[in-house]
Amino acid sequence: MTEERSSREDLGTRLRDARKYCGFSQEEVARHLSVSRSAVSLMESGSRSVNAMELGRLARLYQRSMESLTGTVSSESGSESVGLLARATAELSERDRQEVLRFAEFLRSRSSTSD
Amino acid sequence: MTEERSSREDLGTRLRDARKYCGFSQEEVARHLSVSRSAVSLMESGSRSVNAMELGRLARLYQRSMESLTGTVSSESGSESVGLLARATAELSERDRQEVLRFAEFLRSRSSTSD
DNA sequence: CGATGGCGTCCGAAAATCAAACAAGATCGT
DNA sequence: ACGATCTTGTTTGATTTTCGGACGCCATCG
Repeated sequence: MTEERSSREDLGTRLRDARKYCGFSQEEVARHLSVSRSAVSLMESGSRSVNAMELGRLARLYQRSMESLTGTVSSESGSESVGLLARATAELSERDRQEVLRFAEFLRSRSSTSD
Repeated sequence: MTEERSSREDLGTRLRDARKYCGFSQEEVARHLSVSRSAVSLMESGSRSVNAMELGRLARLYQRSMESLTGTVSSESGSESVGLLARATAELSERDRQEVLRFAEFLRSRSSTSD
Protein backbone atom coordinates (compact mmCIF):
# COMPACT_ATOMS: atom_id res chain seq x y z
CA MET A 1 0.00 0.00 0.00
CA THR A 2 2.79 2.38 1.00
CA GLU A 3 4.75 1.08 -1.96
CA GLU A 4 1.79 1.58 -4.21
CA ARG A 5 1.35 5.07 -2.96
CA SER A 6 4.89 6.21 -3.50
CA SER A 7 5.13 5.14 -7.12
CA ARG A 8 1.81 6.78 -7.78
CA GLU A 9 3.17 9.95 -6.34
CA ASP A 10 6.21 9.65 -8.56
CA LEU A 11 4.00 9.25 -11.57
CA GLY A 12 2.00 12.25 -10.47
CA THR A 13 5.10 14.34 -10.13
CA ARG A 14 6.26 13.39 -13.59
CA LEU A 15 2.86 14.16 -15.00
CA ARG A 16 2.85 17.57 -13.40
CA ASP A 17 6.36 18.32 -14.60
CA ALA A 18 5.48 17.26 -18.12
CA ARG A 19 2.34 19.34 -18.12
CA LYS A 20 4.07 22.46 -16.88
CA TYR A 21 6.89 21.91 -19.33
CA CYS A 22 4.35 21.95 -22.12
CA GLY A 23 2.59 24.94 -20.64
CA PHE A 24 -0.81 23.41 -20.18
CA SER A 25 -3.23 24.18 -17.38
CA GLN A 26 -4.96 21.41 -15.49
CA GLU A 27 -8.17 22.62 -17.04
CA GLU A 28 -6.90 22.04 -20.55
CA VAL A 29 -5.58 18.61 -19.72
CA ALA A 30 -8.86 17.78 -18.05
CA ARG A 31 -10.76 18.64 -21.17
CA HIS A 32 -8.33 16.61 -23.24
CA LEU A 33 -8.97 13.57 -21.06
CA SER A 34 -12.67 14.23 -20.59
CA VAL A 35 -12.38 14.32 -16.82
CA SER A 36 -12.93 17.07 -14.30
CA ARG A 37 -10.10 19.39 -13.46
CA SER A 38 -10.03 18.19 -9.89
CA ALA A 39 -9.32 14.72 -11.21
CA VAL A 40 -6.19 15.97 -12.90
CA SER A 41 -5.13 17.63 -9.69
CA LEU A 42 -5.61 14.38 -7.81
CA MET A 43 -3.70 12.45 -10.44
CA GLU A 44 -0.74 14.75 -10.11
CA SER A 45 -0.76 14.48 -6.37
CA GLY A 46 -0.94 10.71 -6.53
CA SER A 47 -4.34 10.55 -4.84
CA ARG A 48 -6.03 9.09 -7.88
CA SER A 49 -4.75 6.37 -10.13
CA VAL A 50 -4.22 6.93 -13.82
CA ASN A 51 -5.55 4.24 -16.06
CA ALA A 52 -3.92 2.90 -19.18
CA MET A 53 -5.91 4.91 -21.65
CA GLU A 54 -5.43 8.14 -19.80
CA LEU A 55 -1.72 7.45 -19.61
CA GLY A 56 -1.68 6.93 -23.34
CA ARG A 57 -3.43 10.19 -24.10
CA LEU A 58 -1.22 12.07 -21.67
CA ALA A 59 1.91 10.62 -23.21
CA ARG A 60 0.72 11.77 -26.59
CA LEU A 61 -0.27 15.19 -25.34
CA TYR A 62 3.05 15.69 -23.59
CA GLN A 63 5.06 14.09 -26.37
CA ARG A 64 6.63 11.57 -24.08
CA SER A 65 6.81 7.82 -23.93
CA MET A 66 4.66 6.09 -21.35
CA GLU A 67 7.74 4.58 -19.82
CA SER A 68 9.23 7.99 -19.19
CA LEU A 69 6.07 8.96 -17.34
CA THR A 70 5.71 5.86 -15.23
CA GLY A 71 9.46 5.59 -14.69
CA THR A 72 9.47 1.90 -15.55
CA VAL A 73 12.34 0.39 -17.50
CA SER A 74 10.99 -0.97 -20.73
CA SER A 75 13.04 -4.12 -20.89
CA GLU A 76 15.47 -5.44 -18.31
CA SER A 77 18.56 -6.51 -20.24
CA GLY A 78 19.00 -9.90 -18.64
CA SER A 79 16.22 -11.98 -20.06
CA GLU A 80 14.66 -11.77 -23.43
CA SER A 81 14.16 -15.47 -23.00
CA VAL A 82 10.47 -15.33 -22.29
CA GLY A 83 9.34 -14.75 -25.83
CA LEU A 84 11.77 -17.27 -27.13
CA LEU A 85 10.59 -19.87 -24.70
CA ALA A 86 7.03 -19.35 -25.80
CA ARG A 87 8.05 -19.65 -29.40
CA ALA A 88 9.93 -22.85 -28.75
CA THR A 89 7.22 -24.54 -26.74
CA ALA A 90 4.60 -23.61 -29.28
CA GLU A 91 5.82 -26.44 -31.44
CA LEU A 92 5.68 -29.05 -28.73
CA SER A 93 2.71 -31.20 -27.95
CA GLU A 94 0.21 -29.93 -25.46
CA ARG A 95 1.49 -32.47 -23.00
CA ASP A 96 5.17 -31.61 -23.27
CA ARG A 97 4.47 -27.93 -23.28
CA GLN A 98 2.75 -28.37 -19.96
CA GLU A 99 5.87 -30.08 -18.68
CA VAL A 100 8.10 -27.22 -19.73
CA LEU A 101 5.79 -24.66 -18.21
CA ARG A 102 5.66 -26.58 -14.99
CA PHE A 103 9.40 -26.66 -14.86
CA ALA A 104 9.59 -22.96 -15.62
CA GLU A 105 7.08 -22.30 -12.86
CA PHE A 106 9.26 -24.30 -10.54
CA LEU A 107 12.30 -22.23 -11.43
CA ARG A 108 10.39 -19.02 -10.98
CA SER A 109 9.18 -19.98 -7.55
CA ARG A 110 12.68 -21.15 -6.56
CA SER A 111 14.42 -17.87 -7.32
CA SER A 112 11.80 -15.39 -6.24
CA THR A 113 14.23 -12.46 -6.24
CA SER A 114 13.62 -11.35 -9.81
CA ASP A 115 10.55 -11.49 -12.00
CA MET B 1 -18.33 5.93 -23.75
CA THR B 2 -18.59 3.35 -26.53
CA GLU B 3 -15.22 4.59 -27.64
CA GLU B 4 -13.83 4.09 -24.18
CA ARG B 5 -15.16 0.60 -24.02
CA SER B 6 -13.78 -0.57 -27.34
CA SER B 7 -10.22 0.54 -26.69
CA ARG B 8 -10.34 -1.11 -23.30
CA GLU B 9 -11.40 -4.31 -24.96
CA ASP B 10 -8.54 -3.97 -27.40
CA LEU B 11 -6.13 -3.54 -24.55
CA GLY B 12 -7.61 -6.56 -22.84
CA THR B 13 -7.21 -8.66 -25.92
CA ARG B 14 -3.58 -7.67 -26.27
CA LEU B 15 -2.99 -8.42 -22.64
CA ARG B 16 -4.51 -11.84 -22.98
CA ASP B 17 -2.54 -12.59 -26.12
CA ALA B 18 0.68 -11.48 -24.49
CA ARG B 19 0.01 -13.54 -21.40
CA LYS B 20 -0.76 -16.68 -23.35
CA TYR B 21 2.22 -16.11 -25.56
CA CYS B 22 4.38 -16.09 -22.47
CA GLY B 23 2.60 -19.09 -21.05
CA PHE B 24 1.36 -17.57 -17.84
CA SER B 25 -1.88 -18.36 -16.11
CA GLN B 26 -4.15 -15.61 -14.86
CA GLU B 27 -3.34 -16.78 -11.38
CA GLU B 28 0.36 -16.15 -11.83
CA VAL B 29 -0.22 -12.74 -13.34
CA ALA B 30 -2.60 -11.92 -10.52
CA ARG B 31 0.05 -12.72 -7.94
CA HIS B 32 2.57 -10.68 -9.87
CA LEU B 33 0.25 -7.67 -9.79
CA SER B 34 -1.05 -8.30 -6.27
CA VAL B 35 -4.64 -8.44 -7.40
CA SER B 36 -7.20 -11.23 -7.39
CA ARG B 37 -7.33 -13.58 -10.31
CA SER B 38 -10.82 -12.44 -11.21
CA ALA B 39 -9.43 -8.95 -11.64
CA VAL B 40 -7.06 -10.22 -14.29
CA SER B 41 -9.91 -11.96 -16.04
CA LEU B 42 -11.92 -8.74 -16.04
CA MET B 43 -8.96 -6.76 -17.30
CA GLU B 44 -8.55 -9.09 -20.24
CA SER B 45 -12.21 -8.88 -21.10
CA GLY B 46 -12.15 -5.10 -20.91
CA SER B 47 -14.58 -4.96 -17.99
CA ARG B 48 -12.03 -3.45 -15.66
CA SER B 49 -9.58 -0.70 -16.38
CA VAL B 50 -5.86 -1.21 -16.05
CA ASN B 51 -4.03 1.52 -14.22
CA ALA B 52 -0.64 2.92 -15.10
CA MET B 53 1.36 0.94 -12.60
CA GLU B 54 -0.30 -2.33 -13.51
CA LEU B 55 0.35 -1.63 -17.15
CA GLY B 56 3.98 -1.04 -16.36
CA ARG B 57 4.38 -4.29 -14.48
CA LEU B 58 2.54 -6.20 -17.18
CA ALA B 59 4.72 -4.73 -19.88
CA ARG B 60 7.76 -5.83 -17.97
CA LEU B 61 6.37 -9.27 -17.28
CA TYR B 62 5.43 -9.79 -20.88
CA GLN B 63 8.56 -8.16 -22.25
CA ARG B 64 6.64 -5.66 -24.28
CA SER B 65 6.46 -1.91 -24.49
CA MET B 66 3.45 -0.24 -22.96
CA GLU B 67 2.61 1.28 -26.30
CA SER B 68 2.40 -2.13 -27.91
CA LEU B 69 -0.11 -3.14 -25.25
CA THR B 70 -2.29 -0.06 -25.37
CA GLY B 71 -1.97 0.21 -29.13
CA THR B 72 -1.21 3.91 -28.94
CA VAL B 73 1.29 5.49 -31.30
CA SER B 74 4.09 6.95 -29.28
CA SER B 75 4.51 10.12 -31.28
CA GLU B 76 2.29 11.35 -34.08
CA SER B 77 4.60 12.53 -36.82
CA GLY B 78 2.93 15.85 -37.48
CA SER B 79 3.76 17.91 -34.45
CA GLU B 80 6.83 17.65 -32.37
CA SER B 81 6.36 21.36 -31.84
CA VAL B 82 5.06 21.15 -28.32
CA GLY B 83 8.36 20.46 -26.64
CA LEU B 84 10.09 23.00 -28.78
CA LEU B 85 7.54 25.65 -27.94
CA ALA B 86 7.99 25.00 -24.27
CA ARG B 87 11.72 25.24 -24.64
CA ALA B 88 11.43 28.51 -26.49
CA THR B 89 9.01 30.16 -24.10
CA ALA B 90 11.08 29.10 -21.13
CA GLU B 91 13.47 31.89 -21.88
CA LEU B 92 10.84 34.58 -22.11
CA SER B 93 9.65 36.71 -19.24
CA GLU B 94 6.72 35.52 -17.22
CA ARG B 95 4.56 38.14 -18.86
CA ASP B 96 5.48 37.36 -22.44
CA ARG B 97 5.24 33.64 -21.85
CA GLN B 98 1.69 34.19 -20.72
CA GLU B 99 1.04 36.00 -23.96
CA VAL B 100 2.40 33.19 -26.05
CA LEU B 101 0.44 30.61 -24.14
CA ARG B 102 -2.71 32.63 -24.53
CA PHE B 103 -2.13 32.74 -28.23
CA ALA B 104 -1.44 29.01 -28.35
CA GLU B 105 -4.63 28.40 -26.41
CA PHE B 106 -6.48 30.50 -28.94
CA LEU B 107 -5.10 28.46 -31.81
CA ARG B 108 -5.93 25.22 -30.12
CA SER B 109 -9.53 26.26 -29.48
CA ARG B 110 -9.84 27.46 -33.09
CA SER B 111 -8.93 24.13 -34.65
CA SER B 112 -10.58 21.71 -32.31
CA THR B 113 -10.30 18.79 -34.69
CA SER B 114 -6.91 17.53 -33.57
CA ASP B 115 -5.35 17.30 -30.12
C1' DC C 1 -8.20 47.23 -5.67
C1' DG C 2 -11.49 44.24 -8.04
C1' DA C 3 -11.30 40.63 -11.44
C1' DT C 4 -9.38 36.61 -13.34
C1' DG C 5 -6.90 32.30 -13.66
C1' DG C 6 -4.74 28.35 -11.74
C1' DC C 7 -4.71 25.21 -8.21
C1' DG C 8 -5.62 22.26 -3.86
C1' DT C 9 -9.10 20.28 -1.15
C1' DC C 10 -13.62 18.91 0.71
C1' DC C 11 -18.21 16.90 -0.01
C1' DG C 12 -22.06 13.56 -0.77
C1' DA C 13 -23.54 10.84 -4.77
C1' DA C 14 -22.42 7.51 -8.06
C1' DA C 15 -19.48 4.18 -10.12
C1' DA C 16 -15.74 0.92 -10.09
C1' DT C 17 -13.36 -2.63 -7.82
C1' DC C 18 -12.73 -6.11 -4.64
C1' DA C 19 -12.32 -11.11 -3.27
C1' DA C 20 -14.78 -15.15 -2.63
C1' DA C 21 -17.73 -18.54 -4.70
C1' DC C 22 -19.67 -21.28 -8.21
C1' DA C 23 -19.86 -23.41 -12.89
C1' DA C 24 -17.82 -25.17 -16.96
C1' DG C 25 -14.39 -26.92 -19.88
C1' DA C 26 -10.01 -28.98 -20.61
C1' DT C 27 -6.22 -31.95 -19.34
C1' DC C 28 -3.92 -34.84 -16.26
C1' DG C 29 -2.61 -39.09 -13.72
C1' DT C 30 -3.76 -43.66 -12.78
C1' DA D 1 -12.64 -44.09 -18.41
C1' DC D 2 -12.88 -41.64 -14.19
C1' DG D 3 -11.84 -38.60 -10.62
C1' DA D 4 -8.56 -34.96 -9.55
C1' DT D 5 -6.58 -30.75 -10.91
C1' DC D 6 -6.11 -26.52 -13.53
C1' DT D 7 -7.70 -22.61 -15.85
C1' DT D 8 -10.99 -19.40 -16.78
C1' DG D 9 -15.54 -16.73 -16.91
C1' DT D 10 -19.10 -14.77 -14.23
C1' DT D 11 -21.91 -13.37 -10.39
C1' DT D 12 -22.57 -11.08 -5.88
C1' DG D 13 -22.81 -7.82 -2.32
C1' DA D 14 -19.54 -5.14 0.51
C1' DT D 15 -15.96 -1.82 0.09
C1' DT D 16 -13.23 1.61 -2.16
C1' DT D 17 -12.54 4.92 -5.58
C1' DT D 18 -13.90 8.41 -8.39
C1' DC D 19 -16.94 11.88 -9.75
C1' DG D 20 -17.73 16.93 -10.53
C1' DG D 21 -19.20 21.02 -8.21
C1' DA D 22 -17.99 24.30 -4.66
C1' DC D 23 -15.09 26.86 -1.79
C1' DG D 24 -10.80 29.23 -0.39
C1' DC D 25 -6.16 30.66 -1.39
C1' DC D 26 -2.62 32.82 -3.92
C1' DA D 27 -0.60 35.16 -7.80
C1' DT D 28 -1.13 38.07 -11.54
C1' DC D 29 -3.65 41.16 -14.40
C1' DG D 30 -6.22 45.37 -15.70
